Amino acid sequence: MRNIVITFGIICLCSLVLFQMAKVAIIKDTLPVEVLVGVFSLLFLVIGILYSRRQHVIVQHVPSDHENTTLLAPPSVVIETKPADKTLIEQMGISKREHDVLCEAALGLSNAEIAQKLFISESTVKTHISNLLVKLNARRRTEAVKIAKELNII
Amino acid sequence: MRNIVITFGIICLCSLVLFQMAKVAIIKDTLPVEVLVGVFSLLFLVIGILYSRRQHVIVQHVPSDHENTTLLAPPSVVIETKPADKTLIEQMGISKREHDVLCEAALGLSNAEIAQKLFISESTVKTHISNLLVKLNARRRTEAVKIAKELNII
DNA sequence: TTTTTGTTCATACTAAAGTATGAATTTACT
DNA sequence: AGTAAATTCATACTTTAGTATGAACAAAAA
Repeated sequence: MRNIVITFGIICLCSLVLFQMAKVAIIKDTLPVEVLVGVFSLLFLVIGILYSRRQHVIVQHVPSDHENTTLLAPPSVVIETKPADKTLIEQMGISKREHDVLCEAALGLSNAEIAQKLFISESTVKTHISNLLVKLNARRRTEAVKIAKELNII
Repeated sequence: MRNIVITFGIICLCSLVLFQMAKVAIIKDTLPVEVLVGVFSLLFLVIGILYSRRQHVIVQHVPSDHENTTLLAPPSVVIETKPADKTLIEQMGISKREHDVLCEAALGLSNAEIAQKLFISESTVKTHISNLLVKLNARRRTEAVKIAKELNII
């Protein structure tokens, strides 16, 4: 929670600085208002996306009712949830994040690619994979994927 | 993919309208530039968060797209997709031995294990795998297996 | 007969994958 | 407030995987 406050504080500070710089530019008539607004809109769009991705884990735990309220999110897509055997996943002691990594690995992605996609470091992916191999009693990711598909958990 | 485009289109449209409204307000000196930028920044911050949230939902569910349909339509679907498409294998330029290696790799075996099983050296297995990656347009054996299964050649 | 193709193998290399360990932070739960 | 589980990350290390290259050999095709 503190981190979020700190992050926002930094963002606000940076924005203020940028804003003052931009204002000077406007006075000099070298920068139209449209460009200024556009730049800031884009900036905050990116900030919003990045921020949301961090919060992603929390969002995930909230069921379908939350997703329906999101902007332009068609309910039909959301309703089609994973058919994976969640009971079995729990029994195997596979955590949510590990399962995420497993799904991506099943798509044939490398650790680096999975890391980029899930916004975590490659070493974290390695940790997850390593744990998955133990839990699925596999020795390679290919075997892990095969077993996971046989168990219908992906 | 269409949804994303549509969403962005709508967002851009709304932004344009809002922007024109805001511009009028500026001319009338009823709205300072600071407020304008602030409003837009906030607006896009929210848009970014919502957009990102929705993206995650979609991304999360896409991987299990195939299993989705196979589950809803009982096991019979899975059973009938057994025989490998030999015509396609030929078309892809995949030789018999390469196919053998591919099948073993799909079982999650290592190169050394495949070599032992097929009574060839590990370097031969590597050669076959390397050729397979080119022919299947894959970058890893995991991806090769995934593609091969999608093409129904294993 | 020459050429092509498939199969085999080796060597040397680079790039990933996976292991082991320790640690900071978060989240959920008591 | 404290604790256990989960998530994240790093570093150092070992093991596989994959690439590039060259080559030998047999069988089919030209």
